[in-house]
This record gives sequence, structure tokens and C-alpha cells, in this order.
Amino acid sequence: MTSESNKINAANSPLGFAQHDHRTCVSEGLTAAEARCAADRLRFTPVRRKVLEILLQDHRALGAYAILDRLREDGFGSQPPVAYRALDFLVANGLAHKVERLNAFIACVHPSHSHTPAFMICRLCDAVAEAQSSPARGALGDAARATGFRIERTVVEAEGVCPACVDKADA
Amino acid sequence: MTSESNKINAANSPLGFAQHDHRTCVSEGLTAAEARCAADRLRFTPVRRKVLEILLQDHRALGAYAILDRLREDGFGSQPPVAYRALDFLVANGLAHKVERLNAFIACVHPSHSHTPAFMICRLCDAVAEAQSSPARGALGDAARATGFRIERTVVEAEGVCPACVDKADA
DNA sequence: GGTCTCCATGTGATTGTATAACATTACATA
DNA sequence: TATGTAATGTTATACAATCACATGGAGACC
Repeated sequence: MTSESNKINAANSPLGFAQHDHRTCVSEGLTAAEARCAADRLRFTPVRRKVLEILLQDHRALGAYAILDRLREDGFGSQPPVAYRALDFLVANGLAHKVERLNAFIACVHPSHSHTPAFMICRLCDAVAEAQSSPARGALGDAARATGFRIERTVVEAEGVCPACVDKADA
Repeated sequence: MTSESNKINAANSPLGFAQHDHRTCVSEGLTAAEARCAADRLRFTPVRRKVLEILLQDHRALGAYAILDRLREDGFGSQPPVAYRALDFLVANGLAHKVERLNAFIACVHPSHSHTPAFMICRLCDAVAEAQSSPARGALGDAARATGFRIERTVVEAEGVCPACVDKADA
């Protein structure tokens, strides 16, 4: 990871690379997660809640150890399994995603309905935007059907340059 | 990494999940790589050649430290950068790919022309098949164009069950 | 209310993945 | 042969993920 000097600020950061009022992101995300867990009889415990809160504060992927640092500051356990177990819960229940390319995690932007997420990752500012994908409908799906491979889950991630950094580069 | 007990054998393993004569894979792959490097004035050095040879022996993704063990056996340097630099070279020049989901590497099955690879990963036997993809033409491409994101590289990986393991599971 | 069980949390230790920093060697070519 | 560059090698360390085991609390059940 490079220095943070050229990274965008968390507040008012691009969500889907669009400006937005960031103040409600955290509270709305937590409220949605509470509703979801209540509906599905899932235990939205303090650590799990805290980890989701941490993820909601940035529209960017955070590594497990960065999350761990924040947990420690707030008096939670600071050993790796504490973070990984909470992340496993959030990912398993669609409240967060893992960005494989970065070995890092990000809050889901629409946790209400199940979906196949795709990510656009800016290699300059590390911003990550979530989009939709349906790779099983394209060439990959054809290949799977042709060979008899049964797809259960897909990873779709694009690396490139976000609009803000494209502008900066052109300037 | 789990035990190897339930994993398929390297020889005669599925290539694109199809049976094939594996004996020529290594020699043909190395020959193609030599031609490619000669044409592009790239230095196909002993370590790089050895790492590609190791990868060609399995149609499966190998972790960097598994490769490192093999390098040590053959008298090459055995420190992490030795393997990573050779892998960087192979990946940069399209002779191998990284499977992000597995943090592991695999030889390219058609290194001649540039392409956007997609992978089908069997979660039961760890076999990996390479396919083609064009994610920029689907929903992801639409999202990128809509937001102004410039895609430079894509990762497309499907996790599921390969035909051989589907049969085994049904039996 | 008591108590049993399950699940979650916590800790320490370990394994696996990746890179930083720097010294040395091999090679092309001027 | 001298020189610049690319490749190799080594040590050390940062980051990612899991194992094994102890503890404790929330609910289910009587």
C-alpha cells in the first residue's frame, strides 16, 4: 500500500463515484442491517455492528488489520479472529463484501436484496464503487454450460481509474 | 491450504475440465514461451523458465510458497522475492495468470494472443479452468461508462463445482 | 427461577502471502 | 575493458488468514 497522501478523504467521497451527502450513510446502513437481522433472526452483536459501522465510514475497502486497529481503539478484542469472524458474518449475510483483488472488505451499498456484486477499483485513490454484474449471462456462462461447470458464486472486479482521478490526470 | 487427499492428480487432469494427453503440455508451453520471449526481446531466464515449467505441470493454481519449495529442490534461490519476481514477469507478459480468489498462480493456456481471462474454480478438487470473458461488454461496462470509470483490467472468476465433481456428488 | 446448551467472544500462537531494502552478479554494448 | 542496466540473491518485516482452546452470556427448556 502506498502512502495515504494522495488518497481521497472519507467524508463526501464518491459513492459509485458520485458525490453524495455522506452523513446519513452510516446511520442508514446500520438501521438497514438491524432490520435485516431482526427479520432473519440473526444476532447483530456489538462487534458485528461496530465492524459494519467502521466499513460504512469509508466507501473504500479496508484490510482486516486496519479494522482490527479500530476495534482495539474502541475496547473490543484485538486479535485477528475477532475481526475475521465479524467479517465472515457480514459477508455471509450480504451486509459486506470482500474485494478479492485487494484482500479487503467493504460495506454493501444495497444489502436489502441478494445480488451479484461487481466492483470498480481506482488504482490511484483506492476508491471502490459497487455495481451490478451478471457474468453467468455472458461468455463465462457459455463456457460453464459447455463444460458442465456449476457456477455457485462469481467474482467480478475491474481495476482502472475513477472519474475524479481521470480529471486530475488530464489537468 | 487443506490436505491434498481429495484433490485430483496432476497427470491427466482436466484441462478446461476436458481429459487430454498431459505429456505435451509442459514442452509445448515452454516452447511457446520461448518463441514469445524471443519475438518480444524478453529474457526467458532459468528461474522464469523453471517457474513456468512448475506451473505447466498442473492445471491448477499454485501458491507462491509451493512454487518456492520446488525452486529450492532444484537449486534456485528460495526466498520469496525470487518466486514473486518470476511470477510478476510471467503475469506481466501473459504467460501466467494470478487467480485472485486463491492468491495463487496458473500457467496461461493460450499465451499467444492477449486476452481477458476468466476462471472457473472447483471448490471440491481445486481444479481451475481458463475461459474467455468480456465483462466490459455487459452490465459492468455499462456502469463504468455511466460513471466515467476507465477500466484497465478485469478479474472474472467463478467458484463452483467442476463436471467431474458434480458426477461424483450425484453418484 | 435454575441449568443446560449453543453460540459468540476473547487470547495466544502459527501459517501463509507479499513486499521493502539493499548487495551482488550477469549481460549487452559502447 | 569499462559502464549501465536488468536480474538474482539475502535478510527482515508487514499484512492476511487460520488453528486451538478458554470463557461467558442469551435463550430454550424443565
